[in-house]
Amino acid sequence: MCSYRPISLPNEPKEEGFSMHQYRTHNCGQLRLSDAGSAARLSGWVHRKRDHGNLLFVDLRDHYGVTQCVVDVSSPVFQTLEAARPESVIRVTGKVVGRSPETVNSKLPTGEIEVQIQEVEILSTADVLPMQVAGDQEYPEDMRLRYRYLDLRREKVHANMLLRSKVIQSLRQRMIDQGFVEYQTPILTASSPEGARDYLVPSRLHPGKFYALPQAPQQFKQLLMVAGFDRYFQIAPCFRDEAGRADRSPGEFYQLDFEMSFVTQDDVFNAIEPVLHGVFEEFGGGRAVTPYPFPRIAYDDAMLKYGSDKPDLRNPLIISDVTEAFRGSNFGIFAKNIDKGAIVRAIPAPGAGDRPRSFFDKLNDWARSEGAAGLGYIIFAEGEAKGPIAKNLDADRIAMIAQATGAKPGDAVFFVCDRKPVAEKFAGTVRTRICNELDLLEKDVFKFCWTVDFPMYELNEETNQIEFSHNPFSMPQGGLEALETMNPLEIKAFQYDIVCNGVELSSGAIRNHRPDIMYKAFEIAGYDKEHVEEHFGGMLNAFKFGAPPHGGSAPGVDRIVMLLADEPNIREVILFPMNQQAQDLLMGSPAEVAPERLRELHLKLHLPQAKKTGPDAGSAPQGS
RNA sequence: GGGGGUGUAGCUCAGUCGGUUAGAGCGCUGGCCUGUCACGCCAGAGGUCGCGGGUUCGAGCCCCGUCACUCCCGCCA
Repeated sequence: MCSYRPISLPNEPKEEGFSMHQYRTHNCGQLRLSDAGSAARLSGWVHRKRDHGNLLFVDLRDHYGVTQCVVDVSSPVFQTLEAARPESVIRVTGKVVGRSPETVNSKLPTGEIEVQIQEVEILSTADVLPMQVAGDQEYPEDMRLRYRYLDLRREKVHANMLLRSKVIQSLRQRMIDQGFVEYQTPILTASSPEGARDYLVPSRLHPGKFYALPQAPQQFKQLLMVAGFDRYFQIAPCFRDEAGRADRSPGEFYQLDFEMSFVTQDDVFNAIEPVLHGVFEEFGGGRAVTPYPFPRIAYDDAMLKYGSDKPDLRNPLIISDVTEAFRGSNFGIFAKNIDKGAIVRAIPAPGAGDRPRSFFDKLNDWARSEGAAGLGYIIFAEGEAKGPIAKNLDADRIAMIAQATGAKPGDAVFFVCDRKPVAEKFAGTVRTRICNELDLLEKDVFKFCWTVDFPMYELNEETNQIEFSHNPFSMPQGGLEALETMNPLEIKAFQYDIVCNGVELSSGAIRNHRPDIMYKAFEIAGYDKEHVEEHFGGMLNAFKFGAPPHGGSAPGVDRIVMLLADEPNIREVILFPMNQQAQDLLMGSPAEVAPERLRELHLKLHLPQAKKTGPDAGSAPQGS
């Protein structure tokens, strides 16, 4: 196989008697003025060429940077280089020379030198490109995904992936420093009946049975606590067959999954706050990060003041309830709805009093397009209140509104009137819109908070059934006694979300580790003992042999990187993301499989009527 | 599953009130050019105006349908 004697290749150039590495002596971001005079060999992609006819500049690029290489017409390799297309991979060998002062390029770290090319080898030719790597032209996303390997060569995306790697490394180190230990949990596992749709994997050995990909390692990490491992973490892949969003990758994503034993909610917060704060300080590029302990906002408060369970604290506007100011008033529409159970929420618009009528009309039209009945408003001026609503309200009522919202002369206040769940949510949408309109969003800052005290249950308005509002494995506040004595809709859970700039980074809980409480909790949601045992038997049984109280959380890694990279779309921080239809246009997945594969899996297809597809839909690019 | 937006050269886009031969920049091909670094200059090739139907004397433009992508709602314990 291999010779025991080093082979000396005849055409390998020597530097002071030593043979050079076959591909490179330096990378493309490495050479400095201090290297001038020495020989160098670089390999990389032809980033740009500037062809002066008798003088040719080649910017050679690799992962580390760009180096200008130069050759003139007297060189035997001139023709070869002139013919090399951008993105061809070449190896150049030559002499490093310092540039004259007027030709130094201060934009490049290597800009004080250039390599005078003596030899060239074309390592790989490039066809004409479907998209350019050099420059910053924008390309449609389907093309970027189809030619992801080209897209990933581009500076911004390339840097994002590097950032992601560093963030993950830092998260890992910070977790280890906090005393957590990393473990791997299964990828082929059981379907979980609650929550998102699972990805299923048919079993060959067990006809008619399926594995599921984990939506999260939830049950495994709890079993690890039962097994006595005390502090677990994992950069865990999670799989959910749900629709994508700009901030939600369809199919798969990663969580910093962790779980701890013998802890209260505060212990969990104290463990993870330094990790997140540290990572955001480290990679935030100087943007201010909320110091820990992060603010804790009760769910009910969050819905009232921010109209969301993931409040963006960069937005200074605070919603308030002004139902009483309108109850029984002459503003009939609101008064009548209030009598029917509606509430009124007020969203302040500081300084908007001098906006033209069109400003308010535009927002009203927008509200209607969002499905609301409209968007009422009052303009506060010195000593009076203006607008169509104000004239139907007496001074006391207007004073109440001013008091509740803190409105001063020159401000406006908008009103949303509807049933509570609709009104509070829409008030949150209005809060965001007004903030944008008035340009009030605080910039260059990461604002963290915890949303705590989530309700344990909620009422499904369609079925009128009580359902778990979040994780059925959360411990109810007040334990068994609360379940037995309280109105289920009043019970809070030890369930919490961590939020940064209005982005939900993670959801977590102190878990319910007591079988008796679990049976009761499920009973309230309409599931009998048998159902619980059938679906959660593995974990439930484990709790019957000595389970520590435990809890944890699982911040989304992709979203953390997205915030740090300041990218509006999660696909900008994932190497090979699927598109919104959960297709991988590069690898061509999902794909049909051969009939024999289906046969051995005991599967028969029952397909819906085929849709007509475009001429090149789903086809992979031509390999070359 | 539902709603909005977009779709014109390989790419980014312009295209007037519906009117003759659909334009620009980048890229590509050829020519010129020895200090550029988004090199420059000249010339050229390149179009199923997403697709199908309709209105009209006439459609890139108006109407209906459809497909693709994207954003949002639903969904995401």
